[in-house]
Amino acid sequence: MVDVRILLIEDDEKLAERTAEYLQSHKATVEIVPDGERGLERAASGEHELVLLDLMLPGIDGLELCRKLRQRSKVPVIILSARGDEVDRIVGLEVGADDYMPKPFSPRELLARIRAVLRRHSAAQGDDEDSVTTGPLEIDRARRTATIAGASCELTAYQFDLLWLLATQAERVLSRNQLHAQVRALRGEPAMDFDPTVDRSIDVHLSKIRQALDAASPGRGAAMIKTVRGVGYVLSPQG
Amino acid sequence: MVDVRILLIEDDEKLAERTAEYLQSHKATVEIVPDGERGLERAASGEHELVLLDLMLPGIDGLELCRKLRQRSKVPVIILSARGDEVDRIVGLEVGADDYMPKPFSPRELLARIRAVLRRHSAAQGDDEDSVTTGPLEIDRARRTATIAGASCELTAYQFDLLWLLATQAERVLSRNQLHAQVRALRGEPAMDFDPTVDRSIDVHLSKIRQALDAASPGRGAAMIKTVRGVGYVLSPQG
DNA sequence: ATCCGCCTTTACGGGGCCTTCACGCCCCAG
DNA sequence: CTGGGGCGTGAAGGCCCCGTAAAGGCGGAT
Repeated sequence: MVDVRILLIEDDEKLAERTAEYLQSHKATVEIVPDGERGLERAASGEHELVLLDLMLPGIDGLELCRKLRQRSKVPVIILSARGDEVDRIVGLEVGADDYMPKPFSPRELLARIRAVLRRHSAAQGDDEDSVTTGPLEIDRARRTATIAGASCELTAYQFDLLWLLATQAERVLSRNQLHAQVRALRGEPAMDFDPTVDRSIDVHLSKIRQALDAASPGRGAAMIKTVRGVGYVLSPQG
Repeated sequence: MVDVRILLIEDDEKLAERTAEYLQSHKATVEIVPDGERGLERAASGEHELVLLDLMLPGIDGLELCRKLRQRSKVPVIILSARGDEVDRIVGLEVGADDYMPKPFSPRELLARIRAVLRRHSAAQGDDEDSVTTGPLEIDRARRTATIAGASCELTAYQFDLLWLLATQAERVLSRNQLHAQVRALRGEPAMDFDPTVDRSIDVHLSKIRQALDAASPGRGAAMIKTVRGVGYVLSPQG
């Protein structure tokens, strides 16, 4: 297991710390968030490859969080819960969790579950749709072609990956950080720090994409990608 | 996934209902049969594209049912079983099942497996072809000959395998990693690590193939194989 | 043992494109 | 109105991706 980015949503600080340390010693990157609100936000960011979710959280119900998360992201989730009964387990799986881990657990056991979930998930990877259509824009992942209003659009590798991410998550505002992390994840590259106030490469790429779209379909093209000032970018069909 | 007809053979009414609802919400048509006798009959009817089979059925052993079904139909089968041990899985796959899903499972994961099985199945459909024609290029797998615009083309073993893979997946961009893995699979060799930034053999072979194609049909030949910078190669009929 | 193909590796050159820098614009706060 | 931060985008530099010739290595055939 190398360079897996894990989000741990857990309010018990000591437990979280211990767990994180163990996982880090096995070459994982762990981010700890102690509350549900921000947990959901971080989990949906697309910057992690796995979410460990404690059910007993202050403020928000873990199951509800999981259901909401599932509407916004496909990231695998393992639920951690002190209530180890079967009912909880079934309910957990029903709201979209991928596995269920009763507390207390040994770190080793958790690691085994994590590996199993990641393996299953990557095995099922290939069946995501390999094309998306949003408004006049069609993107084919297998052929790596993008057409807008029927006109084909020349894109470089990085530009294509970015447009793919925006299109598969249309109507959703993505920060530069998210875009950067997701492109790296898409390519199977390890995560990297990224400071959007210094590194403007995402902006430049998006500028180029807009130019390419506009060249293929003057007027319509560039307008599809909107800038959300202070936040990031969003692809919106109706321009 | 659109309009997949699924047969669910399951006697636990509540579980069957829940599962069916989830699948229907993802655009599948689900027929539920709670007993083995009629299950086998319906499964062999050819009216479904996939069968989900619970092993613990009243009356008939699920494994036996699967074996009998396999004699009468090629419909893909996913076995559902409460006994999640490895032995059961092996036996299940041995009697002709396409995948094995231990209970309890998350509906989401089941859906992923269904998609994977369907994809494998449809991919395997067109695989028995012994020859492929894309544009001016004709490749005969049995005789191991390639002709372009009627002119025969001298290729070594590795070059032929590569061209075959590109031709059977024309218009699809394949990474060096994929090409390497698929050639090995084609020859029944075990998978191997492959770092395309270091190992340039794929590039060299493709260079040779282009030369061979161009020698056979100057102008047309080499242009058929396009390089997608930063990604891989794609064979495209119209050059 | 020697030769001969063929696959792999190495090396080098060319060029595409990712990044960075810079400048100017726009938006908003004060 | 004015200042500052966020953003668009042209230009430049350099990294690294790729094509291809050539050498090395390995097995099979004679």
